[in-house]
Amino acid sequence: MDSSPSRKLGSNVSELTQEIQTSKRRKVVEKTVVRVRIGENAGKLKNEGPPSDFWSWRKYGKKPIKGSPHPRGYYRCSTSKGCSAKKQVERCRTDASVLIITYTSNHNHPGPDLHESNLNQQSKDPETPPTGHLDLPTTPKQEKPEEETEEEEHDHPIVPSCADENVCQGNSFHYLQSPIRFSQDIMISQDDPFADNSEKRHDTLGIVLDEEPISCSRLMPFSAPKPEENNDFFDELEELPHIFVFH
DNA sequence: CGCTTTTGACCTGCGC
DNA sequence: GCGCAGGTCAAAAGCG
Repeated sequence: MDSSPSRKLGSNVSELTQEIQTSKRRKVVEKTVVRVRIGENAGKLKNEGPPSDFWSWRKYGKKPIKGSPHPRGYYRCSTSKGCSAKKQVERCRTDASVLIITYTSNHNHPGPDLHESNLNQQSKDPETPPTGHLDLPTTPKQEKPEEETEEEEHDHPIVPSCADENVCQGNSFHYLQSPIRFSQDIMISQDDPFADNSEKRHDTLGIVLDEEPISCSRLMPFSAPKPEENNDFFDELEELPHIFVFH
């Protein structure tokens, strides 16, 4: 039920994060890889938070990956019954503080209503930075302590990519897979995180993470469409109401 | 009671 | 064709 790759790659926006990944062991699959740095919390936190996005994910499998000390968790979207959206969560084998979330397939349903939650979040978290507009209300389910201690995401919401938004447009509605709070540790990779040169890549990312407070525009691929800029990102946000159909 | 997580088994794809 | 490894299924157990 996944949409065909060709359908998904219709827009330039997706190029940054949407990748047609030729897996060594699997057919060509489209994946959105997101790296999330969980920093020193890695391996310590037990209740840091849900997987990030506002969708509800249900774990349906776990597998040790050859060459990696950390198992990979398989999640399926439970927000909607027929949703085929999936994601794989694992730790970077070279740096346990980095989570690699790979999104596959797409949500075939609109996202949950964030309106109220957002309002609450904002009122509750005055410290939330301007870019925090996308604060994601974690669903009760997500609030559930994910104490995998090893492979779960912990505290940072993930920003997959607007690539899927395109997909959605290709379908019948708009949505953002995870319009979340932007944390300074979010990274979106367009490359195979497990490429042979993963270490090099990580080094590069590390530089960004360590030396830059990472701005949203930097992290969000969809902030790029228009060179004009800074407002772009917010422009995108302004579209959220349409995407989520606030009541 | 309903939903999620856990975990072993099974299935499938790819490389040799 | 075989073996390996990733991905998925499904039953059991746990939790709110």
